[in-house]
Amino acid sequence: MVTIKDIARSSRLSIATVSRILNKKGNYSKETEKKVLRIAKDFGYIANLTARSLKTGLTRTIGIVLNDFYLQQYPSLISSVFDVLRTHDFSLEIILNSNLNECSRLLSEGRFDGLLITDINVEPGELRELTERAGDLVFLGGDIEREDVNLVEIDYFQGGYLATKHLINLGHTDILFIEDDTNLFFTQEIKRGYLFSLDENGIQYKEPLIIRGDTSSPTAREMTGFNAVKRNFRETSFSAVLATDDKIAYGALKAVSEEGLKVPGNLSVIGFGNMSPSEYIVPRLSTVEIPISQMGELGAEILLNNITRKDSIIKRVKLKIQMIDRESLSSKPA
Amino acid sequence: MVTIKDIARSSRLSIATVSRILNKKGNYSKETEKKVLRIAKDFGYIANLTARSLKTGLTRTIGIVLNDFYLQQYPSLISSVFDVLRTHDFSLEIILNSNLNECSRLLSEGRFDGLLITDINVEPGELRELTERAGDLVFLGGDIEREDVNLVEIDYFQGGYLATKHLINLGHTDILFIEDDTNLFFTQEIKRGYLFSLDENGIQYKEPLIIRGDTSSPTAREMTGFNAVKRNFRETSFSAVLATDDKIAYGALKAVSEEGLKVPGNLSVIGFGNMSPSEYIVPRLSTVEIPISQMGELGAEILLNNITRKDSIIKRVKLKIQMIDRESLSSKPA
DNA sequence: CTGAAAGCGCTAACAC
DNA sequence: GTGTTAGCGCTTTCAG
Repeated sequence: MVTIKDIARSSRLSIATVSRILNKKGNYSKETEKKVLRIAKDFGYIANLTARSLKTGLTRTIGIVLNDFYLQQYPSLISSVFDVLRTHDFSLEIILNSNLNECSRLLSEGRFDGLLITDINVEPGELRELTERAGDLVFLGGDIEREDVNLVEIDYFQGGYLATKHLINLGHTDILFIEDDTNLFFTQEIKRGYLFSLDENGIQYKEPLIIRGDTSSPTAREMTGFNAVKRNFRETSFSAVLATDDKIAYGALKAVSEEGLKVPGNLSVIGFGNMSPSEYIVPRLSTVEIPISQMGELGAEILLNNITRKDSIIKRVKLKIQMIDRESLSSKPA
Repeated sequence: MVTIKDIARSSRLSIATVSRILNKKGNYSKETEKKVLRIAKDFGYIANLTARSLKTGLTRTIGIVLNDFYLQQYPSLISSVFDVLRTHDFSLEIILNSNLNECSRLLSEGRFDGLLITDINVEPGELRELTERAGDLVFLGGDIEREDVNLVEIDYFQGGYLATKHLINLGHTDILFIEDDTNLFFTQEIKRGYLFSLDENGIQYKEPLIIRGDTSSPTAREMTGFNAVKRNFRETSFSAVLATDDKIAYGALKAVSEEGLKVPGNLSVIGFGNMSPSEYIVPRLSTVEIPISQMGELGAEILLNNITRKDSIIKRVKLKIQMIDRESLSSKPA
């Protein structure tokens, strides 16, 4: 390993001067600069970041905390964050399936200048400990009650609202709502949007049209969608389905096809999440797209801002959601 | 920030003793240990990893180098690596779309004890520089000619062979082979397996049955599969399709359906990669599964071994591949 | 069993 | 313009 000392010795200068030159801090002559730069290059000198970090107290790396589900479902979160970091010469560490305690420890260990936190359920009060630690925090997409925290949210309510409204505009009034784990924040929000839109259009919501199911795994989700449609299609009448998760919608599609009916002819189906299969199944699924990349970018930018400018204004952003209308939607059959 | 000094002062001991106790290095009395541990706990002391790294020369973090495509397609690579690292108290940094030069610099910066490298095309000779740097290396899945490098490969040849053999066993002799970018190592290997299996069964391979196409993007891939089947189905006769990528197979499936024919009744289709849509499309696609998680685990284990034991034996592993037979395969129609 | 001291590689305040 | 020096927080050798 070649250190700053080696360069200093070889160029017959002090390490201070060498450091100044290498970091372009000024106070050196053109010639010494040239000499040092040449020698550094010849020696293949590369600064040791650990040492620099110890001295400066900054690591120029941030961590992203997320769970397995998120990683599998939305790997683009990683790339979007990474791209922003790269332009600022920051690095990205991955922390999977962690909890607040561990986040707190990680921050104290001093290897991160900040943390991007996704999808951790935060008990009120728990946040206290974290925010006290050195290091900045930005929460992504979660359900954070506290106001004094940076947060990039997604407007799931609006997503549910939009999807329902679209269905209503197509003439549908009986819309089966198949929901994910009801404890989940986004499920509740989507439902709120669904109900709001119904209400706005003077449509009375009907309890039997709201279906819950086992959504503990992707397969379970598919089954939920499948069963929901299969069981209810004959008895309850509905002409459209809104699922809180694309995988649920896949199951619904299967059920329709097994019944010998057509999507979108007999039934319109809209999902949520725009997962990768949705583009490839037949019919290509209309769905609500969650702006994951945008969330990643914004989160990273806010975090970087806080770190570098020590800008301590709390920022909250709520990201709008868009519908992707592909092939699974049509007007209500006569 | 509470440092070892604070603990030393408060317990009226030297930092040396405190350090020894905190790291369980022995040479202290039971009482002092208790006292120090209590104070450390009271103070919420957490060791600064940057300082430790500077001293020990070890960071206990490794980097994984991969490109966007890989990340999107196989996020489980990340989780499998992460899981292994976690049990050894190592951290994981993500490096996206990098090249060998950058890897070399990263290693020199001293923030990694080692690198897991996926999918970088290595020119002969380039490797030299890298291996000379401090830090261990394990290559994942790539096409590395050099022998003196740790490598966890995937036996794509066997995958192509297996898939073809399975088709032949089902009675197919005319198997359309739709291939990805022919410069890609795995494409070549799969093709080799295809040809080998054909030959082994005394089947003469036919040039018109090998189709290339634009595979620069997922959409292009789908189109390739679509066009390949659409254009050739009437003129060239074949009863099965082997695609080097699931997305190509999706396109093929669509073409068949547009022709009013059935998979697997009229045509059997097998893909490669077991991408996430394959489970959800209709029919559920039979495909060849790449053991990504296993590759990640093994790679991480080898790397960790090299780092901690300074075990310098070069390890090469070639991972077997498995077929997943779902719904897109049947015997050759009479 | 404990402590003093060196030093990892770097930055930065200060003196010259 | 340049050098001396202190010190970031820790581990480890060595002396006692």
